Amino acid sequence: MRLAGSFASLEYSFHVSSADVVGPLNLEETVLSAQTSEPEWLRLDALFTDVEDFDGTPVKCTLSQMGNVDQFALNVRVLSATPNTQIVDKLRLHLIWVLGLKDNLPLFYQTFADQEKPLSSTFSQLRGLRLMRGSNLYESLICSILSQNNSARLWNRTARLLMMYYGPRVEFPDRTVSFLFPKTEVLAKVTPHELRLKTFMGYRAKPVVEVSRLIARGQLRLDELAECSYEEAVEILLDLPGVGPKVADCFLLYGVGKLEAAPVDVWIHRIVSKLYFRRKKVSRLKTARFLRVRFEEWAGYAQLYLFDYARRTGFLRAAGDGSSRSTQR
DNA sequence: ATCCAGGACATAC
DNA sequence: GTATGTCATGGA
Repeated sequence: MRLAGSFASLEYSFHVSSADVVGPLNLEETVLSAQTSEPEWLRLDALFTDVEDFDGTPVKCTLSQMGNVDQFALNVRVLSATPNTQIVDKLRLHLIWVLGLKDNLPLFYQTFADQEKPLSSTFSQLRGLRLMRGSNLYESLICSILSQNNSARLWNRTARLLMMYYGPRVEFPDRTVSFLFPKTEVLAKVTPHELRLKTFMGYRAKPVVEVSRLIARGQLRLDELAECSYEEAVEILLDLPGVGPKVADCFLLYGVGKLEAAPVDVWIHRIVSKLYFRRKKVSRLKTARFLRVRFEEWAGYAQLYLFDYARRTGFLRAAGDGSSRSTQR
């Protein structure tokens, strides 16, 4: 499909083996869990492709997992828009971070194997499911705002439109074209009205622009936010327009990687109410607090497993919740 | 047509 | 602290 050596300085490949990873990996489950705060990766059969600006170099990464969840090799093919000889080593570390490959999954399973029945019952089926991080803080925050009271499918589409209208256009050596996520400065200048018409983000346009302006003016520094404790970060985030408890947790978990954050959406709210509060609806704030107290540094993972399990098995419907319907992916 | 989606926000109790 | 209505938009 391609001429050997024709993009010699722009094409790389390497692999990550199970020896480089703490515990099992189920790449497909991880990517398809639709759990990031960024647009979902593209899928073609067993190949997953992500395009992003990495360290100033636009790259297209195509991943595939060979072997099984315990003994595997993660094959990575990289197409770089511009030459960058150091990209491989950095990209390896980046992927380890993005896919959560250093998260101690065996410890997670072991810790909750006995005392947490509803949760531990998911371990065999979801073995190797990891918590994906976003690749960019700004993108994660904006997408988290887009996700409020929206379906995953719709906010993903809105994010794609954002990229196509306002993001940098990049062309790869194989002649494919992609669009990266827009720069802060670009979205800081656009009007909410225009944003709404082009990307169908509805009332979320205003906070998207306002947050972009805060960052562009230097009044909000996401990298500093990432250095704060969970509690400090939440306090700052809640002051932002369009950011409530769920969006803040979403950004902190998937964007920043704070594993004690547990975003409580409608699904988690129902699941936790049913499993841990005898089907009684407790408030969302209590639900989030419960998850943090109960699972501590594993709260994000507990939320991930319960969420994926519930959607995958139709758990809520089967148990007669009555307030939910089909779960499409 | 009506309800819902990985909620936030103002307002009222 | 908790309860209710409103906010755009597309899909079921």
